Amino acid sequence: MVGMIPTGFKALPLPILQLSLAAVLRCGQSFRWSIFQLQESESQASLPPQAGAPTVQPTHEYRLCLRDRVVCLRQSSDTLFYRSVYPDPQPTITQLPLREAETLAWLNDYFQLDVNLLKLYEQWAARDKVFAKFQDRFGGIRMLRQDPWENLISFICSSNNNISRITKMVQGLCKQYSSPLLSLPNPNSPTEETLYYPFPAPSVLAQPDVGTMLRTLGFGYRAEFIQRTAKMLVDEHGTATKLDDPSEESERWLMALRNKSTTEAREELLKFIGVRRKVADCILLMSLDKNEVIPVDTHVHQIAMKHYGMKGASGGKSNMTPKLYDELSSKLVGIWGDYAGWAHTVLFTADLKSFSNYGLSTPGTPPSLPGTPSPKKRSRASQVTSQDDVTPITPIAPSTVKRKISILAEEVSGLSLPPDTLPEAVSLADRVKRRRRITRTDSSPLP
DNA sequence: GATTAACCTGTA
DNA sequence: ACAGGTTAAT
Repeated sequence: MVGMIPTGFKALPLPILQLSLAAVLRCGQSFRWSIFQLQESESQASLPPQAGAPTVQPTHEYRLCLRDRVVCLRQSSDTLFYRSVYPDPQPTITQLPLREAETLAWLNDYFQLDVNLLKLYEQWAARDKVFAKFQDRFGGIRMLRQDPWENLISFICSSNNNISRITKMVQGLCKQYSSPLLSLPNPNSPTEETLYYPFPAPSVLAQPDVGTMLRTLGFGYRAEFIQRTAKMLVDEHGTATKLDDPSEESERWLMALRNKSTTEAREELLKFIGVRRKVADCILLMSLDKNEVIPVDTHVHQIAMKHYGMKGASGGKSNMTPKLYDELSSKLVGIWGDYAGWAHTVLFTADLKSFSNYGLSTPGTPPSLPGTPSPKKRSRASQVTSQDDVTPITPIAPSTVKRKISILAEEVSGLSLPPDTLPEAVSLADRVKRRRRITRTDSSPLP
């Protein structure tokens, strides 16, 4: 667990308007990223020298524990810095290039870098004046492509809950039910170390005593939902693993819902305990490639009433009936189109209280932590100043990533990446399919 | 089928 | 009271 070789960061050119880690990793899509604030000196030191114009240097490091490695990220205004750390035994010098290529492929898949976010913002702004008004202050907000199993459990936790608490619950669950993959010094004080836990497999959470244990961990009534859903999943779809792939059969079954229609996939998700329309739609959007799906919650309802003049109960709260849910959802899809779910997340994030001090005038500056006191609501329109000198919009170059992947792959064996080497990374087939879809979307103008 | 109370726990 | 709802009972 100790003594992994510290690997330096690699640089990937990426405009912050294509991806803002500070926004995306904290807006309630994923709840498992560790976030470290960097000290001034540190943020400059460990990074490759920047040629040319001065750029805003990283202020934070973000870390996520995958099944077989920890991915560490930092970001400047035009570059994503990444490195992966492996558990012992360390990869040999000969297998390292493949591992690094896998990490890059994972980044490309997880952040959906083949999707040109600037194009999408353009299209949404053209269709919708409300979006046009918000867009400048909330750039770089995109949909992650998460693991469906983790996503399912995380969003069962989300009912009647807030981001801060969901985060604690999910991390507590990983600590309780996974063995630490490795330990890593904190970016600031290398004397302190943090253990990194992967997300536990379905068969682990399906054990009968899990409900009770999660109760003691503060999950409340969601504790039994999780255990029962895990049990249903493994009973119905199996726990078998493959020789070179530690993922369980039921996880792969969930993953395969990506290939089904929105309606079919939703139908399957609704069978689980603790999953109704809203949670199902979150999973469809965030891990099953259903980009048009809009999860309608009370918050979205507020936004819809405030900015789009949609009906709601007089004054205060109203119950979200299935009928009202469908009305709101289809109305918003009508406004935003194919990638409506992505647009919804931009507005949702823009409206999050903890992001009220987030803006593009300071690209690297993250919002205050969830739960951290933040400025009371103020006139949004009044805050749209002081962001004139934002970096000129540079089109994303997906080819950069693809080229790097293939170069790295060739270094290894002269062949393309084996499909299932890294279960959490995209398989080769998946990547090819994805590329096609994006290409079609990008090239087809909106009606 | 549509409505409604109860649900765990933390924070405003 | 409310938090990015859901279950179980009318």
